Amino acid sequence: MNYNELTISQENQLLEQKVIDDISDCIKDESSWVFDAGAGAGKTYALIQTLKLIIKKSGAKLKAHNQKILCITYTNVATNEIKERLGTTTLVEVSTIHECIWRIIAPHQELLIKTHLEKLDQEIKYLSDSLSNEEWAQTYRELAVDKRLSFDEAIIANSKLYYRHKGERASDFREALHEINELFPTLWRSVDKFRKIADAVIKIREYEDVIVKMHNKEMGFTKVKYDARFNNDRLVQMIISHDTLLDYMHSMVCESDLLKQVVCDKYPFILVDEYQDTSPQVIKTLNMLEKYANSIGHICLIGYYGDIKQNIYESGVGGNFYDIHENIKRVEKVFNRRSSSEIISIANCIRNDGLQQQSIFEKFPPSDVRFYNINNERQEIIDKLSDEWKIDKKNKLHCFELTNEKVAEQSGFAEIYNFFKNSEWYKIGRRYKLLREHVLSLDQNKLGIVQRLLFNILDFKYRLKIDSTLLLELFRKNQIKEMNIESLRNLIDKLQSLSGNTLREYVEQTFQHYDKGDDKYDKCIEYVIPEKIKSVEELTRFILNTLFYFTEDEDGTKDDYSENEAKVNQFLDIDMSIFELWYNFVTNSCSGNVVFHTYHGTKGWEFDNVIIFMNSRFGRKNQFFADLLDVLNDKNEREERESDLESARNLLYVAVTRATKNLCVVYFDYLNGKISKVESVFGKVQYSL
DNA sequence: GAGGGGATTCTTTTT
DNA sequence: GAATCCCCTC
Repeated sequence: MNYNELTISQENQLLEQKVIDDISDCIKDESSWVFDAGAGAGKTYALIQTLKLIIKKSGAKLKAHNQKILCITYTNVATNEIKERLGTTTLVEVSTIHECIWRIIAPHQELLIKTHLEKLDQEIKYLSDSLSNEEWAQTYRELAVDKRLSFDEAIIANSKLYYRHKGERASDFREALHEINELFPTLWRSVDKFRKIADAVIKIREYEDVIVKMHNKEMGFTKVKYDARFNNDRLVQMIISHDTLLDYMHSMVCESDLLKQVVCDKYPFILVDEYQDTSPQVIKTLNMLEKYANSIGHICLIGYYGDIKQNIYESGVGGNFYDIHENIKRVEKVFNRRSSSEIISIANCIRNDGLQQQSIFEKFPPSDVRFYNINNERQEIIDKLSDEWKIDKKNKLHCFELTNEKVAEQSGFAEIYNFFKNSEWYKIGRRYKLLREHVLSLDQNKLGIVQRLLFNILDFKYRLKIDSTLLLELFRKNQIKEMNIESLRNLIDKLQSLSGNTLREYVEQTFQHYDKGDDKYDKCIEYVIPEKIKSVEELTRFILNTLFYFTEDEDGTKDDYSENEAKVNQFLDIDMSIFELWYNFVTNSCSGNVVFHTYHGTKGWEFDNVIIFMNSRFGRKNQFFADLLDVLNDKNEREERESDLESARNLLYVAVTRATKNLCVVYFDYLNGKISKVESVFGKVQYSL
């Protein structure tokens, strides 16, 4: 969309300015504020304006007192965008919430240690309460006291063995721990319950040990660390993760007036971007800071920017914000700078909190909005709309799907996604949750081990093809330092000549030239493919060992091995063009006219042409969207709070409001009694293409 | 045929 | 980690 050609009336320009003036008044009155605006209102623009306003008014004073404006965001992407749009200034500190919190609390190790000890105590209490009350621990409680103690010692002594086999299926697990199994037969009636009991017993002991070590100030137990890479605490190793970081901050700020003062003194202004996504803990902490600052006569102004209806993550505070912050000044913006008025009015119907948007523009280009209730193939629908909406390279069509699996399938590399999905590694425990990130992450550092290796191979292959590729993207510095033009040309010719219709062929060819006396070539290959892999066979074994972890010499698994080997072989024989599709996806460079996203993944974006493919079912909820359509334009905001209806509503709101010009919703399931509801929002439902 | 337990199967996203 | 399917046992 080219918005430069659209006109805004004088009246609307003035009204839009008034929003900034309202914020300015809040600052003048020293009162915190919340800026609520629907999708496409220009929220980030208002945030930047506010920052500039504060700099203009209080910049000199801030500088003199060595103070800063703190601007916290939810994602790294948002941080970068704000930094870019704001330009360079030393007065504003932009960072993600977690990064910023850790920077503030990390120096206060003494308090952190105290908080960590409290956490360990809490966990121990919780676990022993579970052992004495939960139904799953019944068999444990039935043991005689001495028997119980000897079980504790036995399972703790064998904890390594236990953890190694914990994820296996019941029969293998029983076999692996048969010694304990035979000693305490009653506990083993249910393997599931046994695992819960054993977990609790082992953890309690581990936590008790850590507490002792912390009191003795043993090496490695004097500092709490935060690790942003994993989403789970490792309390025993003194490592906390994202959620616990927020908890620790909250209790530390509660406890220490000194800490409150440090923060208030440093940051008299705190702006929060996308506040609806931040955890209630953060809002509570900020509220506490503000109250404290007021009590000692300091200024601490907090500006929240967001939209409660775009809260699509469970952990976000969403509509509960106003329960925590009861009397905050509210600044609303009713204008929409993104979509056609047809789309805006649909979005207004889906919202149930009273906020109604209107377009800021005088006239918007023609817009097409439809709702289909059909069962045709996606491709048919895409073909028809591509034709009618004149889709081409410059006017792309964006299709929204509910699941990543569907996105992978529609993007053409289902075979690759499914190979990983069906590998043993991702079937254990909660690992399947990692699948999305490991296969589809646009951040290559987050890809899985095998995926990363394949990515490197493909990346090298495709970069070689492009003339604008920098040498340093292909080689390490010292590889090319002593090369002349001729040897470099020869090397590149040799590398470029490698080809193959499948990954297997390509890797085979690569190793045909390997270890044949061309040192430069060898170094190059070793850079892309780790040293231990020197043939397709070794690559196969590497994939097998990583994703299926069976070894050849293990008895009884031979059958599994050859079966899995067949899977890997099949995988390596997938056509290269399919790998190319995957590569394009993870490098965000899809070459087609049609691009697929998950609903969630589109947050923050806007597209001219959107098709939303919708089913009733989402996750385990068979009626997820069907139930929403039943009450689509009812306005019972309070009643829906924290229900599936609210999640479905917010998700649909986010999806619909991505579209600027053309929007088509395709619902594949029965509409039954919902037709009139749907039509009151989307217009006439069409039952054929 | 009821009940219990084991096996299998799920959604999204960020830090 | 929870819902649901599936199989076994009484």
